[in-house]
Amino acid sequence: MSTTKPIQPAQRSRRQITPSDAACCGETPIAQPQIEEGRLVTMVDRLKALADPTRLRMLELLVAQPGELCVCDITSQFEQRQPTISHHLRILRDAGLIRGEKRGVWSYYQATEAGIQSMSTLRSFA
Amino acid sequence: MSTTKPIQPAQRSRRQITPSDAACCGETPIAQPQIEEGRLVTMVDRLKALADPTRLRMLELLVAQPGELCVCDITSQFEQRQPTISHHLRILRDAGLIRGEKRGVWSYYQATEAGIQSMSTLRSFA
DNA sequence: CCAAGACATTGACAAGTATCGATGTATCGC
DNA sequence: GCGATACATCGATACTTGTCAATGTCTTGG
Repeated sequence: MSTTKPIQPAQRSRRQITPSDAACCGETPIAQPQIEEGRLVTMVDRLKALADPTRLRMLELLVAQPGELCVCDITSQFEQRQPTISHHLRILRDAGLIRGEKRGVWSYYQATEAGIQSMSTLRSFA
Repeated sequence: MSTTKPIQPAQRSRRQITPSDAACCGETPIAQPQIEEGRLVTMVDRLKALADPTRLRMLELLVAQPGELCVCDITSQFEQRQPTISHHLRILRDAGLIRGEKRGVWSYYQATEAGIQSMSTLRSFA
């Protein structure tokens, strides 16, 4: 998925610019973005994972724990049903923000380093 | 929109826990999340605004400029049509990440302080 | 005043996603 | 082995969102 045109050369405006006008439509050089496509996609994936109130709370909850939390304890903190919680946990895990492990009957989740860092970064967001 | 249950009191497990088992299902106290609901919603809105490759590029582009950029120059950097670009600009503006002003025939956009800060914050995201 | 250009808004549509009930799978106590 | 429990997966559904063509609004040059 490419978000930007391959390259945008001169492409001068086909319209005459009045001197009094501010520069526009190809009249000024445009500083190009720098983030590589792959890295940007990763950022978007991580942002998508966090751009949901339930998941953001979920990550905050896990970051707040000294240790891990099992799914039933996580589920008890939200209003959604268990399959929905499981779904959200999967998305957070796929984004690398949390880590999960099954031991016996229970599954335990905890925030990863990336998850902790993201959460702390996000506190200056709003 | 409330993401968490009002309060989650004891709600002990109805199942007997084997001593050898790790604590689970209400056996351990759960550290509660701290971010207020309103602030969390704002964070989610801002995250949603950035959780799209086109918009993330768009913000990066505007942050990279020394000054402002008119819509036709912005449009020329992307593959989407003008109404789509306009749509994305609106979302970024509503999130407080960019600011726009119409002067004469053209509209000029630039990143806000919040936009610049968000972008710099996000560089450590992936 | 009129035609053209820049941009925003609207309406429609396809694709993505949050949610749930139902079901599957593995583990454990008896 | 059997039933119960914890959790994941599946299938369906309602809602959200990215995109475009068509249209509207405002400004400007002639």
